[in-house]
Amino acid sequence: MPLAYQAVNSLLAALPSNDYQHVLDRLEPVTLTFGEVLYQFGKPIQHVYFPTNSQVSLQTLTEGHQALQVCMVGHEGMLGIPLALGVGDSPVCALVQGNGMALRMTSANFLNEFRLNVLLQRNVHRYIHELMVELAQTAACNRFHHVEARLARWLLMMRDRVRSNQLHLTQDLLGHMLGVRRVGVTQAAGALRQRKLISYSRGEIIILDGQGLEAAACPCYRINKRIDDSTSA
Amino acid sequence: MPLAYQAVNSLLAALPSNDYQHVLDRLEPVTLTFGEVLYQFGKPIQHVYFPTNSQVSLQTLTEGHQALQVCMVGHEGMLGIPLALGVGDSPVCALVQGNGMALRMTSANFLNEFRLNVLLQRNVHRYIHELMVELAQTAACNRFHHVEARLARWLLMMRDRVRSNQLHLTQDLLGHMLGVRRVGVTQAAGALRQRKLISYSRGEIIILDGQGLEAAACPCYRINKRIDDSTSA
DNA sequence: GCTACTCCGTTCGCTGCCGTACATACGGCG
DNA sequence: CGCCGTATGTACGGCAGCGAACGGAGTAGC
Repeated sequence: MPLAYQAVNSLLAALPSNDYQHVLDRLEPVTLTFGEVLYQFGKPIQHVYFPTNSQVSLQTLTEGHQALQVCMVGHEGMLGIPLALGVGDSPVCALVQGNGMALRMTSANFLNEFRLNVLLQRNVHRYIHELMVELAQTAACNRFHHVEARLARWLLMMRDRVRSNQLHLTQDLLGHMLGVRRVGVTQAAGALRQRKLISYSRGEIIILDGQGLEAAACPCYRINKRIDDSTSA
Repeated sequence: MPLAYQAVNSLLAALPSNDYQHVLDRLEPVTLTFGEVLYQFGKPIQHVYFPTNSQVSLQTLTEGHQALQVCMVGHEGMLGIPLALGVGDSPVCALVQGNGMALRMTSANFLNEFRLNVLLQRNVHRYIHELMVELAQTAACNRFHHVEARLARWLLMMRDRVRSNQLHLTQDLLGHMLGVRRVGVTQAAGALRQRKLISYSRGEIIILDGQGLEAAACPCYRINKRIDDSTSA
């Protein structure tokens, strides 16, 4: 009985079926709603989350500045990586930005499963590696690429995570994600709209032309996507 | 018989003495010289390196731009992290920037040691965690902080890695590290020199006032240092 | 000594983004 | 309907950093 498309997380789905079932028994499905804070900076991690069709962003705090989004987690990953590295507190803030479902497990159960299940270890390690590559890429991206290209990249990443061309995001929120003013987003988004790549109105963004948007995005998008695809294959 | 100060790597030194010796037997001391490339983007990792008083920087490539340094490895860390995560190719370029010694091991030996030695695993995992935090911090730093503060930060980090107030770095090189023009470095460094925090001439930089330089650096420096100190304690 | 080369300093016009402020459109609710 | 809160559009001065070019100063080699 294949699970519904929306209930699949790549890190778990890659497990053989007996392992999968064993892990699933300890998982609890939860609904994540926009604005929910899963982890706070420096606070203990209570649960690990495996998003299925929700999307969660990780943010760093910077003195005297707004928070900045450093990466995005969806069905391809998990939240609670520090646990897998022997650290109990979250170094970042995890904020739900795409409504949807996730599977969660208590930290204690995860540590047990993780210790015993070599395949789970392998998948998580692989994911940690991808995450590091993505962080490095983002660091460079933040340095070099312009707002419009970065915006396009985040929209595409968001689409991949929530598996939908329709996103609900205000420009204000995008500004916080990208670390720019809302006005900057207005201009960049306006340019993308004028090129018929996206349309939007009052917090509902629709990607009209994925191909075109990829062309408008900075190369970071393709690079990361290539890595993700190659490792999940 | 305690090892000389310059021959210590924190990840290894934290091992109990019998483990330490076992690992040391498989390690080979090597001299790293400025400009040496240890890993290339996308190429297999032949050895892991544990710097003792050398300093190596990791760089990402970005299409149409110069390479950007995303982090710095010294005696507090190691090179070859992907191996510990089940990946054989390096996603970044590793470039020696501070002359000094390191201990190295073949990838095969490392994988064996790593599999068997739980304490080594624990140390390396802890280091991976620190690295991720630092990458995230750097991403934000690149977005928000000005050249002068970032320059001060890198100089301090460099000092901590090579354990010396005297660094040999041209402004041109610093420009590549920070992802700015050499001219930008000239101006920032000039400002720091005018405040008697550093002095320099033809590729030799001397930190005159560490305290003052910390004050001039962006808060990222203190944040990362605090994390490093807390985990190595 | 002279030359060649590397490293550093300075200038100029330009642009992308900032900070701020204000104007407009849309939607829900009484 | 009119009101109000939220989302979006536009405008303006200012600045950090860019790209490019050139001048000077220390170092090495012949």
